[in-house]
Amino acid sequence: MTKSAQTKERILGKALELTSLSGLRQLTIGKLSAEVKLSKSGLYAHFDSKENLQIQVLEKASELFLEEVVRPSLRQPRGLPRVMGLFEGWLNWSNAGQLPGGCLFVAATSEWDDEVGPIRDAIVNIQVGWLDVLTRAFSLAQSEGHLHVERDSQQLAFELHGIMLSFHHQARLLHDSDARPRAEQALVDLIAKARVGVQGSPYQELLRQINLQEVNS
Amino acid sequence: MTKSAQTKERILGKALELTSLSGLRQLTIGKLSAEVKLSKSGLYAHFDSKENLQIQVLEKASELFLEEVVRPSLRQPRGLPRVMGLFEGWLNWSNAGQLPGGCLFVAATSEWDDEVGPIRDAIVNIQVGWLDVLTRAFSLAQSEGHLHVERDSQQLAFELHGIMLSFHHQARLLHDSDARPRAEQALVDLIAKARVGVQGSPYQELLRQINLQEVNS
DNA sequence: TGCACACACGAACGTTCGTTCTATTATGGC
DNA sequence: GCCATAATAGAACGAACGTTCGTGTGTGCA
Repeated sequence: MTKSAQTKERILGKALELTSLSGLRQLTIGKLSAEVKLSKSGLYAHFDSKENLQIQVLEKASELFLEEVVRPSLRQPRGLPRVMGLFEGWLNWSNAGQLPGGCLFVAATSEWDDEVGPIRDAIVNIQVGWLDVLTRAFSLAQSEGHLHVERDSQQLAFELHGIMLSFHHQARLLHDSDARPRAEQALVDLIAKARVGVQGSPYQELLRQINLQEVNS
Repeated sequence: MTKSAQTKERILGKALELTSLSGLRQLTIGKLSAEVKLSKSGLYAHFDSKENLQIQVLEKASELFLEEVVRPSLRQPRGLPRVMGLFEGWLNWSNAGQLPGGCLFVAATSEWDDEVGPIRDAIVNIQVGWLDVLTRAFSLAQSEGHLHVERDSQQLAFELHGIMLSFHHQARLLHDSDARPRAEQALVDLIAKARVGVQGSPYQELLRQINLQEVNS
């Protein structure tokens, strides 16, 4: 590996750390260069622009995520073991490891959801990919006979993602030590319900059942 | 109402809008003063510091949230109608209304979860209060006989919050038009399961059942 | 030994940030 | 209508931002 690549590696490593703590927008060339003991211009030469640095941070984080969360789950047998491997992997990823400030993508999502441009595009790609991984894992759990085939695997991915986000929220903002058992319980229930066929009534019927008054004035 | 209070009202209104779009940190006195057609120093005099402005933005947003989401739900009968009123109210709050960039608290949470100080404290208070509102609504649904008493209302609040966060994520970042029906379906299932007693196995047993290999290397 | 090239530095640019003054204009109670 | 006071404007500050440029180093190949 060339000297330049080594330095870049060092820079991006520290950049991931800082981004996790303060967000992709607060990642500043001045502070980052001080952390890695380079001059501003010396660091800048590696990236040619701030936006480029931010994109490469996202790419690096994405690689790390694949390595730390997705790849290990593939060592689990298809079906529920793999689903739970992803679950465990994500919880560890977002609350330990190299990211002292929690999952960097969660923060980046709310930071950039109203922007336009390559950074937002990169974030969207990452999140679409992640939801796809979850959806496929659930689909496999169905074809393996672990879950009922009637369930919508995208719906299950939506709900599991919600559990993860709620965990992230309570663990990182509220420092709630119950966050993990709560997430685990939610997953247990999710799997339990996905083992049986769909039997819930549609939303409109529920609304009618409980005779909800009009909310929108 | 004094002139000063009127102006402050106008400023905070626009500040909410900008914060919703770009986050509390990107809210800048220069841009804000230009939007409300005041000089930087003229606007500044109303708040005495940036931090104070940010805190008052949070307070204003909190008032608005109480008025737009919490208070209307209290007009619903206790129990499931109120739970669903909160659900509907939050979805509208985060995806319409005065906040063009979505729920301001969701963004603020990831922005400030690793900070220390009065702003983080304000965000924590708001989120604790919100989870409390959800928990109480579920508790009432239990005492009204709409949900099984054996369920943990905090756990239900945790899961409902996750549904909302997942919705916010998919609607705002991914512009997924399925976000709302997915959230509705998730709520239907949540309520259906909360109508019957606890019967799921604990997490450790599920792990054993599916014979998960060790994930942490 | 010399030469090219990769890599890093330091200084400076123009902006924007939050903040602090002083000065000017508008408002409201008598 | 006067006058104290409230409200806003304008200029300026030091600091930090991203970016550019010219200059030095060091390394490896001829």
